[in-house]
Amino acid sequence: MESPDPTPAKANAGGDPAPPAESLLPLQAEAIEVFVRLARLFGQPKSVGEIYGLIYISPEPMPMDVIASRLNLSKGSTSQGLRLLKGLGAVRPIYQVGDRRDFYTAETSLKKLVGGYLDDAIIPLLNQGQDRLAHLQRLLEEDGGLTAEQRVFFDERVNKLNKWHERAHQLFPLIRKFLGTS
Amino acid sequence: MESPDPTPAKANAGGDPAPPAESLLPLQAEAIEVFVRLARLFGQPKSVGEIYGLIYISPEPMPMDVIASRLNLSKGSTSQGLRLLKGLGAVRPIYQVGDRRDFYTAETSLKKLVGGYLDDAIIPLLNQGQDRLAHLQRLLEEDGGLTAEQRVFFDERVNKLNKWHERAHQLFPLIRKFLGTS
DNA sequence: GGCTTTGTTCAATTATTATTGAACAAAGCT
DNA sequence: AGCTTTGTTCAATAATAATTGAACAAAGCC
Repeated sequence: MESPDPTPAKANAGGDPAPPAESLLPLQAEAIEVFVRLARLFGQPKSVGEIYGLIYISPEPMPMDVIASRLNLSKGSTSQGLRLLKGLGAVRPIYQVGDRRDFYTAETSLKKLVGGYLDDAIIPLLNQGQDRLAHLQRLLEEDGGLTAEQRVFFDERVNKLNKWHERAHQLFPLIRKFLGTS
Repeated sequence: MESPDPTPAKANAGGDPAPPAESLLPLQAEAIEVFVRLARLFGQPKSVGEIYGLIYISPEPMPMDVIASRLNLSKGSTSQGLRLLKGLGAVRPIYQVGDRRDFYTAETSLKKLVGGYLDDAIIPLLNQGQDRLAHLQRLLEEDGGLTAEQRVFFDERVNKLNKWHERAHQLFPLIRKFLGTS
């Protein structure tokens, strides 16, 4: 509560264990919260949401060490989080003259964000699913120990699974198209 | 630490710790795998995927105790999993004459499955998000300590968040409509 | 070359989430 | 009524996932 921030000089001289934030506006803290929830919704760790959120709601590009210290994250987490975000295309490294560090800005086009997520996280799962369904089909064809009745039932169910899969495949381009209008 | 299992009685005389299945066909085991993956994709525990998968790929409706023993799940997990699935409308209790237990069948219409998930899991999150965004907006309006430049930036970002939210709201009916054709 | 800054990797630790199992409630049966 | 079957709840435990931090690599600078 007190001791608002003694550091005039450089950083955090005392041994206080959790300097809650270096300098986040309440507005920024709240925005980061929003992204943490979003990250969880998409099955990503909290830290990834925090990192993207901070970059999104910061006027200037930031380097890794600043991100880590603003969010009280370790270098390790921050590095991994940034890698993931770069992979998704959610964050872009920016060259800053006179500074050896990589600075990052947020990609804010919904199309690109969702597109990256679909490409990198969902499509691979779908393809994996396709392989599994093929395997299932093979099992069904090979298994000689089924009664006719059983065979009819399993056939129907496996077929339905294939239909679902196909539907999902059709759905994604549609989502892209819809969000592309953003 | 050992003392594997004193029960000499009937099944499972050796100390093998995981009698893998009571009587699942390989085909069924494989199908259940598929659903476990699906469950994880949708942020649900493995056991939920197993339960739905077993019901989906079983010709006959099953009561809770049979589900638990086929999957080697505890009564507790099975009960909770079934509750969740009932809540989503993914599974339907069926009255079986001469049996006091509730039997369950799988709802296999993609429309209903996804619809239930959207209604019960996603829409509430979206609404929560809406509240948060409103709060964010309020913070932005209240905060007097911002430079004009800062205000412009934050305004733009918060606005964009609102646009995303709106897009999401528009997207869901579209998904429903698309899957409704199943 | 040696020193410093920047960033990555990964085994160990910590936090989070799922599962179990025992206690309990409800309802059928005799 | 008591006894049994069916199902739920929830605190304790186990399993899984995220985070840390220290060791390392790469590259700039002097």
